[in-house]
Amino acid sequence: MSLRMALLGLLEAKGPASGYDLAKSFERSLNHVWQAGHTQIYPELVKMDSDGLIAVQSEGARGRKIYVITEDGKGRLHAWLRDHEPAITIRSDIALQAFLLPLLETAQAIDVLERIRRSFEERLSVLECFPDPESKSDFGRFALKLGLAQTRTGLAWADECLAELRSRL
Amino acid sequence: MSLRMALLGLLEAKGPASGYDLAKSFERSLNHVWQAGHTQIYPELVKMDSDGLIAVQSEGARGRKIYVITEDGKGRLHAWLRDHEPAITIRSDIALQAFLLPLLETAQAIDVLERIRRSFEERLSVLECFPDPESKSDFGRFALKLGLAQTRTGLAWADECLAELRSRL
DNA sequence: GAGCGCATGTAAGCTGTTACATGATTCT
DNA sequence: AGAATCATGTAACAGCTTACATGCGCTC
Repeated sequence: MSLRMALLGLLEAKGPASGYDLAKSFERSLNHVWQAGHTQIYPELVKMDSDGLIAVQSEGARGRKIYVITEDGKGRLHAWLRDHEPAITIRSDIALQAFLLPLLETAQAIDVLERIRRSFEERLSVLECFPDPESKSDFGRFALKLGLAQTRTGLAWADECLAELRSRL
Repeated sequence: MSLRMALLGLLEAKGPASGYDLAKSFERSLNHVWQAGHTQIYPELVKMDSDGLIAVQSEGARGRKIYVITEDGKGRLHAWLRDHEPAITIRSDIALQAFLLPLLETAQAIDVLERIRRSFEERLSVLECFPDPESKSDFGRFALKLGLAQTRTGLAWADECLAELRSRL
């Protein structure tokens, strides 16, 4: 369901686009919020078309199909935003490794935490390059702020835990 | 893979347990880190047994089977902790709704943000009740700290965004 | 004409959710 | 006796990943 909403959102915000365009948009602007590759996007678009949420506006070279969001699609998207109670389903490798950390010797735990710290750092440097220069609207700004804040919190947490573990050596 | 590691971790940290026990443990101590219900856990335990990572220690009343982690299982768990580069796969309804927020009228966006704020608040109050009194070790402490910090960051973010949106009315 | 990026797809397999099904034990 | 909780499972489906497959159009 959420994948649908993400695609509808992109189509409403940025206008008609092909599956390929949407996959690129996902990579560039949405990947810190929701992830999906083209192998998931293409079949989903076909289903959304047959459900009347989007329609094929035109077909170009190489079978390129441009999809537009329909009125029905817009209605569904807005209803979902208004009414859908967000699920807090967390499945994070990082949090799991953090959870299991006390099973390791202090020295090894430090190595693991350092790797986790690096992964937060990488993520932060990716997010700091957003939004890409061509985006004119402030679409996605709120989510970006959240991503940045959470990542910085993660970094601070890693530093704090590292300090504690190092003091045990 | 991560589900396996979570189960191995529980078995190593808390000792032998049945599928039922593990499902309860998941709910009580791990659910802010990784989620799984009994319908996923039971079949996974069978596979882990046939892969030699765990073994049936004894069988009690009502077909209750107590599993123990094997040496091989411990090895695999520790190797995973040491070597596994954590994937940062985010699929968050909340972040997605935040991303799409600018598609709504300001007043509606405020409603959505207030709901998001409440969900962070609920989560915080759940986490603040952890760890359950019976847990003696500091197992899971690092992950809990991370969860608390990230949730507080989420709350602060929601308040900041709400202030901004309200000033636009 | 060789190679690269564009563009679209399928298929197999793994992971996770929801609904269904069953029966034993304990408590009131 | 009836209800709640313990305890284990199966089956169908939905969601996601990885690998494979194909062919166009542009540039060098």
